[in-house]
Amino acid sequence: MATIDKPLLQRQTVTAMVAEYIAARIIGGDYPGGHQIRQEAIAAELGVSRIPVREALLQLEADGLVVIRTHRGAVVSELSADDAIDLFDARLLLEPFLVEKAIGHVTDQDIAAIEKSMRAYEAAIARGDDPKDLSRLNWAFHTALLEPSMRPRSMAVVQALYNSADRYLRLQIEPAKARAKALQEHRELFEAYRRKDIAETARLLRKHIADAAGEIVSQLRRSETAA
Amino acid sequence: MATIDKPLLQRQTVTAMVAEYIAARIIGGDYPGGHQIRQEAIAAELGVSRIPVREALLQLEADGLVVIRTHRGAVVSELSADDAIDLFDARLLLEPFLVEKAIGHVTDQDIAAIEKSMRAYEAAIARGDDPKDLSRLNWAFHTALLEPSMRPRSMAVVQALYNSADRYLRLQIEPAKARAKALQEHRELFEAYRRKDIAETARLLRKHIADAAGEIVSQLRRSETAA
DNA sequence: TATTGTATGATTGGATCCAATCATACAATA
DNA sequence: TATTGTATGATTGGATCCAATCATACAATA
Repeated sequence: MATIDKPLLQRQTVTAMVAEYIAARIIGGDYPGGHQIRQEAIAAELGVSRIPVREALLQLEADGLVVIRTHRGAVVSELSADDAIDLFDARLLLEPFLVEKAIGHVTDQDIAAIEKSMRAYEAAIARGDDPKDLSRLNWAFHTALLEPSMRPRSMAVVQALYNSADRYLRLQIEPAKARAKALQEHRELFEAYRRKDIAETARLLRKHIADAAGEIVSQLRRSETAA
Repeated sequence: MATIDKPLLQRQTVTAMVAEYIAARIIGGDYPGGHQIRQEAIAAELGVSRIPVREALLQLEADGLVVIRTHRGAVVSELSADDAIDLFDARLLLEPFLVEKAIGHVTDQDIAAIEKSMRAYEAAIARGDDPKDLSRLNWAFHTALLEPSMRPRSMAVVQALYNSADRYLRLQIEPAKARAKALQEHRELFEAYRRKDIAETARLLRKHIADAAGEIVSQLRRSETAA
């Protein structure tokens, strides 16, 4: 498979588990923008010391989920229309580029993995799985599309962007409708990808991201002017 | 000024100082790719405990300067032609885009700041300042060009890329020649930028990055096939 | 001789504790 | 009454210490 080998079993440190926990709370909206994250509160909640909490917060800062100020602690980063544009424009540059490179290197095994990933998302929507699982499968599909590009550095950037993008997607008023549209677009993307139609795949991916961004930004603009 | 306000005085934590120290050692080539960074060794060297060293290493991992494996510590990430392509292609996507957005928002004050930044680089080259300072001024110019885009998220990505790009630039066989070329290109970039010629500035910036990337990649390819 | 098991020191991950900083309320002063 | 100074609890940053894991050398076994 033309993808990056990842370790088959990787031990989870307490730091990694805490990072996942806090990230899930932020992405899920339990901790909204501006929310102060107290190290001691998280530590007590999870039954660990403050050290892994602090180390987790440093990682989340790198992902743009929190902002840390010296001696003042971590605050969940604020969402805004401007930030969404910043974020989705970066995705609009990187993802179509990576998908073009990916198609150049893709193997049949990769394509099988992508199809499997697409079907898993489809099945999860049909079952009405919870938003967290649906998000995970959505990003897994995007990752599977881009992974054969063999660009681990750019992939790491894109992965970080997904975490923040997820926060915006979860804000959508009509998530079911958005997901149905996304799934249909995933099917079209996969068809073009399977044919190795580079230009068409890139075009569809650009539209896929731009449409979602457009929805989110206009919704945010409405709420921002209302406020 | 249409740029992001940064705090006038920000306290340095020990963690931040350690991160700067290790980053400088990696970028300067003292710690080459594959070098094991021992927490205790750095701690002893700087007269601090291992806690800030570990936290610094986490930040450097996010920047792609080190790779951390659970219970095995941090290793300086390896440089390669493939990685250089990955890195410089990402810059080639993001920077020209950001410079276009920047010109759209730029103020006279910004332009004055950019000119000052360009002249500082020029003067440092004329004085024969050490590579570390020359690098800092080079990136400061690039940052000044892009900053008026008001895209803090994309800017953070680009800043992280600069750290790794610097490792490659320091490898160049003829740094003086490369810097003279870069300076000349900076002048042309600045002229187009000042005229607010968006297309020409983007074109020049693309060429500026692509030329440097081309040099570095072909040099790496030569040494990789030689080995 | 090649492979597997075991012991030991080195190293990392995490808990606990102390010092420094921050936020807040309240007192003092003009 | 508005501003400045001071005291106190809350919180973070960092040092020290302990437990878990890893790497290595060496012994045991087929």
